[in-house]
Amino acid sequence: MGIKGLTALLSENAPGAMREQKFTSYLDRRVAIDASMHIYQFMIAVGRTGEQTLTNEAGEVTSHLQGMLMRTSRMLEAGIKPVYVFDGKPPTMKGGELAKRKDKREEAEAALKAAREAGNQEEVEKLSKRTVRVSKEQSMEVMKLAQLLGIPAFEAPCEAEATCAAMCKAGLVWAVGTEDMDTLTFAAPRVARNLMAPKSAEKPVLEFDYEKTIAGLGLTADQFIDLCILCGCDYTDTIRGVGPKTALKLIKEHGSIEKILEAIDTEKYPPPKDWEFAGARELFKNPEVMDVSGINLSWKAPDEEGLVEFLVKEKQFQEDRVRGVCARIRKARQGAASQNRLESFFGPPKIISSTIGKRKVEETKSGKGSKAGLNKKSKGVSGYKSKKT
DNA sequence: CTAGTCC
DNA sequence: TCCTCTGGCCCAAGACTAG
DNA sequence: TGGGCCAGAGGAA
Repeated sequence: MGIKGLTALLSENAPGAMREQKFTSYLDRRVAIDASMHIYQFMIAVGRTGEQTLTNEAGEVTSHLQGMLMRTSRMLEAGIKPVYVFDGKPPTMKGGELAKRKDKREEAEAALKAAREAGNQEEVEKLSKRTVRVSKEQSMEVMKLAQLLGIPAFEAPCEAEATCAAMCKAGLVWAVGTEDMDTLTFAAPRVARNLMAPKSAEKPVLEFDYEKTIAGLGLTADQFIDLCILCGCDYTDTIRGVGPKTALKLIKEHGSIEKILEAIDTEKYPPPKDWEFAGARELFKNPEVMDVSGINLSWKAPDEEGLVEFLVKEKQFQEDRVRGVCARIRKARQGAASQNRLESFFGPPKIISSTIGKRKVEETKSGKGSKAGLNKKSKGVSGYKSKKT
């Protein structure tokens, strides 16, 4: 997933587009999050020893619920207002990529069986992580959990990241919280990384600003998409021998992939066979997204009895833990209500109607000053330069 | 901080 | 010779809490 | 599965 080498490319060529933010600067901020990505990670990591994961007495996996419950309560306690977006149908162009993944999974499954028979414990654990799949039911369970927690949750028609980006463009959320740089290619105005990093890990939130990104690179919106395709995305292969640096150089020189193909020696730099770069471009430019107009997001108090019914009765969570989480969330909500600085100061976020590809939101008012008083001083962005001199 | 637990 | 891409190898992928 | 790190191959200068 993601765009290969984009972070490093930006840190060298558009450093102004990246900013480190204190975690606390996200107090009271609305953030769109690709829930499917998180579920997958939880299924791999939560409570795993060997092939064992957390389960209820019926043998149903509960790792995703445990993980999501904890992560959500952490965000709410930090004052973040998450919106969960779930993946819908993958775009047909991703078929090639998905087929590759399927092959690898089947390979891993065969190897897992062998390792199991050989009693190779270590190998079994490693391989079982590679065979993890998230079922529709499991996704729906997490969506149910989100709703019980009072969090807005939606199923996207297609890629979750694209709908997250659309929400951000529409002003429904401050940023998209993700590790996936595809989101920037979908032209989300603001992308926040490391939002979920644990408190102890002093990792600051890394913010990417879309307008500053393309301005810093000196590209148009369309050219930025072409750059991302050349670097390597989920939808197509790349030109062998062309990586991020060369891609940027070529785009600046020729302006588009079509022009590049005319100009370069395709013997030395062979493009993929039947290269569908135009299709990929279209997916980034006009992705299938949820209609976000008229959506009114609200964060309600957790439905404690509903949560007990679902998590305790059905999934055998410990009741006092579940009630404890509810109590912490309620407390956090009260704290937020008394502070409530952004909303009272600047009013609710403005809804800016915008179409993908047609963007002209230069004079934003809703962001700008809202950070005032929250970040003492932002240090320079560090740790993302390619070490070299 | 680490090891052990969550279900 | 320098720069850039590639491919191989290795790792780790959650979060809380009691001690 | 992706990302960081390191070896080396090959064009570019």
